[in-house]
Amino acid sequence: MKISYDIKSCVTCIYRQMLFGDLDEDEYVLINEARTEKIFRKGEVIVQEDQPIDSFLYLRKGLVKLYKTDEHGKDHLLSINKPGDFVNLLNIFSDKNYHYSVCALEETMVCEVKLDTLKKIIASNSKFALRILNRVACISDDVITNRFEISRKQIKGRVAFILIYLADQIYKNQEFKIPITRRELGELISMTTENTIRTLSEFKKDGIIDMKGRVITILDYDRLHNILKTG
Amino acid sequence: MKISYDIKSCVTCIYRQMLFGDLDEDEYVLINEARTEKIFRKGEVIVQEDQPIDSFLYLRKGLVKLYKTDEHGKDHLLSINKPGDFVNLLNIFSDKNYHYSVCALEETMVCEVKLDTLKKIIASNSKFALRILNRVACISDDVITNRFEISRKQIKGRVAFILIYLADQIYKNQEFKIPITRRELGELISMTTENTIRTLSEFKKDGIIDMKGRVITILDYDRLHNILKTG
DNA sequence: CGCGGCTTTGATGTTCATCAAGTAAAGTGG
DNA sequence: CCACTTTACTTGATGAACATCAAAGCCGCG
Repeated sequence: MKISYDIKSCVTCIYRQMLFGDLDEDEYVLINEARTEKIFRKGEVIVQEDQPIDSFLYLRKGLVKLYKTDEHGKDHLLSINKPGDFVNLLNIFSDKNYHYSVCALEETMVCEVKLDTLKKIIASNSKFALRILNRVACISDDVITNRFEISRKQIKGRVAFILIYLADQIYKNQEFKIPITRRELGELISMTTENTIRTLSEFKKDGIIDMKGRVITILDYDRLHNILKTG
Repeated sequence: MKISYDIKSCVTCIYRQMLFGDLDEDEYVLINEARTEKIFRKGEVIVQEDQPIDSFLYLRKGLVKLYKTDEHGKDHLLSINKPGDFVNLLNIFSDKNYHYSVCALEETMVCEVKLDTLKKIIASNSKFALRILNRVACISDDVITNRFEISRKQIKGRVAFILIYLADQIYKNQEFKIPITRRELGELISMTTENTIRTLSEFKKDGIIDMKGRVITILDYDRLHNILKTG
């Protein structure tokens, strides 16, 4: 992890508009003073389950996974998050400690704002409070909806789901290079590594996708979408 | 559904303390004017997936199930909720329409507050806003944690989970009468009716529980808890 | 260049859904 | 209140879906 103090980048930061658009000058100064930029390398843990929460994090660059670890040490991914997502918002208002971990899948930059400061501003600015409320609700809604979709499908449908999710939501492209291992892909759809690979191989054999290492290309989107719906 | 206008009951309502404790007199009058009490009989649908959300609901008496219906018409329960739970809080700040349904499992009384009024008060009272924020976060956190626990267990662990959940969280008693069918119990733990029953029968045969129709008694809590942990 | 992690395929066994069939309980209409 | 219908509950048998185990090739890195 590296710490950066490039304050200028704040001015053009898209999150200033998205989340902090309603703040007045004083409040914005407050946030800015309580703010630190941090850079995490691939594989570094940003947030650790059971650790105390002391700041609000927003993802500026990179990609992270949100996950829980069970008593056997096996990870279960809840979601993959990209810039614009508020990585720990899911949990910061519900408890003192994190209920999950966040880890960088590639070089990732986060802005960290002291939680006390954020709460102070929520208390003083009701428009901002409603905006935060909306973000929290949307994030948990997404997690619940995605987990629900995955849990009621079987393996082909799950793999189709995650491929379409990556293509449409994350990369906005039919071809993309996944930054995660096959094992993590399995953890994301609650399947073993082996069966995840088997299904990907089968999709490749059927001409639905192409696969070269971690580069995946969706060749027949319609067929994949059909598997998603029926499977 | 019956509509009641028993305003007096408000004065002693526990939710006045829990959620509305920070309101000043004007705000409280506002809420009260925007409020309706409704009574639903067993089986009546309180909230229907995809319908527009126009009010905030809090459960005063009874028991409800929160669920989603898939394209085959099969229901999947997300949670069971009791008085003190805010039945639709999960969703009211994330979208215009409901993403799930709520149905009464027994005679249930809800108080309904116009959503516009609630938002007005959030905008004017920051302490209240933080309280709502906390409740939203806790509810989604509970749903995510419970679904997570269930999804990574196999059937015996799931049945143990739901029995301990009912005993500890809902009824606070080792003996309780479930208001739901075996099918719904299965839908709650993502299992078929048959396998749910089979597992309950097995627990009975092993002397872990006793079962007479819908009355269930936990005889060996320790053993059940052990199955929960290992299963 | 060899070690460890990632990837892949095959064989085997377990878990669970599905199908079937029967009993018990709860509504329903005469 | 009783015959009738429907819904809930239960057990067994079968097969499908999936996890697990095993083994081998691959790739990056010290």
